[in-house]
Amino acid sequence: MSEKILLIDGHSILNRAFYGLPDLTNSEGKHTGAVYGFLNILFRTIEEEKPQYLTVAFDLKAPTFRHKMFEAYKGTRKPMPEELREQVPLIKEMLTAMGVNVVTKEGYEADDILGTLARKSEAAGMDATILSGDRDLLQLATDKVMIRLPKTVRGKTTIEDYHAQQVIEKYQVTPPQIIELKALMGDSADNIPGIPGVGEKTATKIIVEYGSIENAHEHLEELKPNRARESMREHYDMAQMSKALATICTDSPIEFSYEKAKLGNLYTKEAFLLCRQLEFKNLLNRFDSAAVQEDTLEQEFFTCADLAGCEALFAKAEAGKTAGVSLVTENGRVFGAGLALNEEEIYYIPVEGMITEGYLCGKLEGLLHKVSESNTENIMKSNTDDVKKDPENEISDVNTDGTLKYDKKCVCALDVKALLKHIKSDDPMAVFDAGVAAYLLNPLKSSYTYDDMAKEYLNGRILPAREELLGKKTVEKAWEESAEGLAAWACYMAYTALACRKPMCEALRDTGMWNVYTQIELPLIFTLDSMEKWGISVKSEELKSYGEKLSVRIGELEKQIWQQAGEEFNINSPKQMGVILFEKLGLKGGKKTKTGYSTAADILEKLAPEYPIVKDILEYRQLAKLKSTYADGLVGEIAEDGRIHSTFNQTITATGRISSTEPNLQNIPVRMELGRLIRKVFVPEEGYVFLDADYSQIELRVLAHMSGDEKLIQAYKEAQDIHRHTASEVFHVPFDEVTDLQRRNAKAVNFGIVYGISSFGLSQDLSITRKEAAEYIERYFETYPKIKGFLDGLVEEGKEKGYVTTMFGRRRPIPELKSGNFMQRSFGERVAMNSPIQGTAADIIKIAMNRVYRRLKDENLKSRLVLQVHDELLIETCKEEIPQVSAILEEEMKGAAKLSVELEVDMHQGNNWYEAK
DNA sequence: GTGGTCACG
DNA sequence: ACGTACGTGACCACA
Repeated sequence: MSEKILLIDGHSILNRAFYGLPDLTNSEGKHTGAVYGFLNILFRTIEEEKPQYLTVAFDLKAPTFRHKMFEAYKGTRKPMPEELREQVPLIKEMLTAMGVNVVTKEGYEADDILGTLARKSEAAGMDATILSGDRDLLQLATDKVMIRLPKTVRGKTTIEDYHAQQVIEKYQVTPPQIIELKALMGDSADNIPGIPGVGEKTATKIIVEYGSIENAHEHLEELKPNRARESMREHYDMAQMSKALATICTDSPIEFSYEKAKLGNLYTKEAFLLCRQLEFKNLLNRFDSAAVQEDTLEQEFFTCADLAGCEALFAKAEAGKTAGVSLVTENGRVFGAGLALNEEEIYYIPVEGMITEGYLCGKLEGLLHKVSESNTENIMKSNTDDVKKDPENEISDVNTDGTLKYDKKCVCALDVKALLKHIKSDDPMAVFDAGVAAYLLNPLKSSYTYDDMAKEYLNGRILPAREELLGKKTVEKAWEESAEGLAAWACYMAYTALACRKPMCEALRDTGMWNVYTQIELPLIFTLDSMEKWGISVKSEELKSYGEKLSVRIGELEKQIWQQAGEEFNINSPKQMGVILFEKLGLKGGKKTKTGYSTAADILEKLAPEYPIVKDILEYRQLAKLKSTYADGLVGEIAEDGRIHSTFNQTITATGRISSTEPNLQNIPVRMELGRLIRKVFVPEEGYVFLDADYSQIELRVLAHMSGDEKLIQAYKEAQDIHRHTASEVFHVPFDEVTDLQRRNAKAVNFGIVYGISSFGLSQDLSITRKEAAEYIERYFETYPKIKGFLDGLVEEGKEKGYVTTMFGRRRPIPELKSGNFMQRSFGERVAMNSPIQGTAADIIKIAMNRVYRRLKDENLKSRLVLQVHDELLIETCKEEIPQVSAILEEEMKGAAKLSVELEVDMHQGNNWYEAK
């Protein structure tokens, strides 16, 4: 068996991968789809071909040798989209990391390099395989040189293989004659002109007959059809030039050694790291874990499993400097803890023997208290007067020389709130939260893991990720089967939290987010922890009977729908429903989604008046949602204490809002009466009532303030109905004569502005034409003249800096603004307009929460904050404290920020959430 | 695991 | 010409 070399046309395959696959990005927004596709094709081909040598050729940007000869015929190619362009260096980096021979040559195209290497290898007695997406390469095919062309058909990649024989079968001409074909028919993609009036059919006929353009020209008078003959007569020079253009150079002066091209182990450590960075999770499995040598900490981990040792350890931690801690938990059970006394001495303390869960958590709580007591200064009390965007302002936690006071003693953890879950106290304590810090520094990531943090903030340091230490095991399984891995995991987490403090704090300062971190997010951890711990009481029996009532009606509707459809089908399946409605029953309203027909409510609502079945479906949907998500869903989340303890996540949203999970208590129905009734099962405990306070139009007020638009500010100062006011101005009617429709439309425009207005979006929302929507928007901008400049400024700022900021300095990166794709870039522009507004409103309510929480605590009240729903706070209020708590809510919410328009708060009281809203 | 749908601000 | 409102999370069906 002779040896084989695999030659790859780099740009061409990258291109193919880019267009063949959906646009993939990692959690940081980096485009990676083409690189991913490239690697898959590469691995697959290597497995199939089993070559001994491998080389990838790339074009350089400079004009190529062949095309240089004919300056006039270059430069009409479409520019490469930005999403693809940025992946070119990435694939080269990846190939280099895998030890793959990458060849480029000034003045030559990848084709020429491949052609040259193919001939050279053939001459040396080898087989060669060329992988490319470009059919031009077919001219290189011989018995020994095979061309492989990947094709994407309906999402699946198939590869067509061509030896000389297959070229002849498919094109009726020999591989070298492919050049002759091109000379006649041209190739617009390659800027080869060919000769006019000759396409594939005619060209093939001529070349089959005469073999070459020269020979055909010699027999010019015999040529058929007439059109081709005359074209050839007139444009023969063009054919010759095209032939030269189409000919791939097979003797380029390139430096090449088989030594370098030898195919070695692709699964190197460097490649592994890169794959991990790009989040190619499927590819990671290919790497032999033994081959991936991790950068282990120089220091050792110690395990401390006896009581005396543990006591000594905590004593040392309390007496010493800032410590890092981690807690290994699962489903509420604690398995052990990591404790980093400093960056060298790191301990793992398993829960076993004398060390019980209660004991260990107690020691951790003690440590937190001791550290906090020794440093009351560092307990982050929400002093919001200091929360300013301008870094020139006096800042409480930065010394006058600009250095940070972060070195005050505290306890560091990756997720402080998770730690607090296992600690009784909900008093604010001196902590550093690496997860929250990492979130502020880049809120676009989907998760914040210690290995990523180490890589980003500890000079590229590589630590083994959880999966490498524990595999896919649950903590409980790892506890039984790989205690060592669990110990290492705990230690790495404690270490990373500790080690990241300095670099992260400096980064927060350098990005102007130190105040957001210390004055908003840090105190918020304790506020949220308290809310989670209190939870909210739910009447489970009433919830169940509500669900049963729904079931009855759902059953009726189901029967009715099936009857009208003439068959039984799964109403919950959009796919089946689409077929029933639009094919079987022939409703109009064709395709919408890539998988079939859209049956979304806004489509169905348009059909409802005409078809009774659609009305029933809409009602069914509504009820099914209420039952599955709310009735049944919430029942399953009620804890033993009869309360629901949702988790408020602080590191999820791109804008700075918090989110709520398991269950989500931020989307409990309110708009429709039937759903709104669910709120009756949320009740305060005996002797308490609910006070519900929500900001009135906080986002529009923020917009008024940030834009500085006097007209909008004035409107608010006069305490006008803002939507009516807008309608009056936009539609040029007296304030008192604004119709309901006009007000509704103006309200939609106000929303649109906050979302990053587009005439299309507005027209969809209002069911009006785009033109009308555009007019509304234009008149809106005339009404409030500074708004447009403000929004345009945000987009400009975003494009220039790559991010936008809130009033308090919170950042949102917007990589989409640099996209070459119109849709993505437009999205980026809307985000640039929306994020500072939504984010500032989020900052304000977070500040308000902290202030309310602190007041309730400071004034020793029994009332407690239990929920936040973006612009709304729910307080379970002790009946005796109602006047005091109302005053606190009003004061602290209004006083959370000083804007040029008042922050207005609406407040209601009730014996359940329904009444209080 | 992904897409469609729908609940909220 | 492109094909959209901004930000979330839960449930279901279906590959």
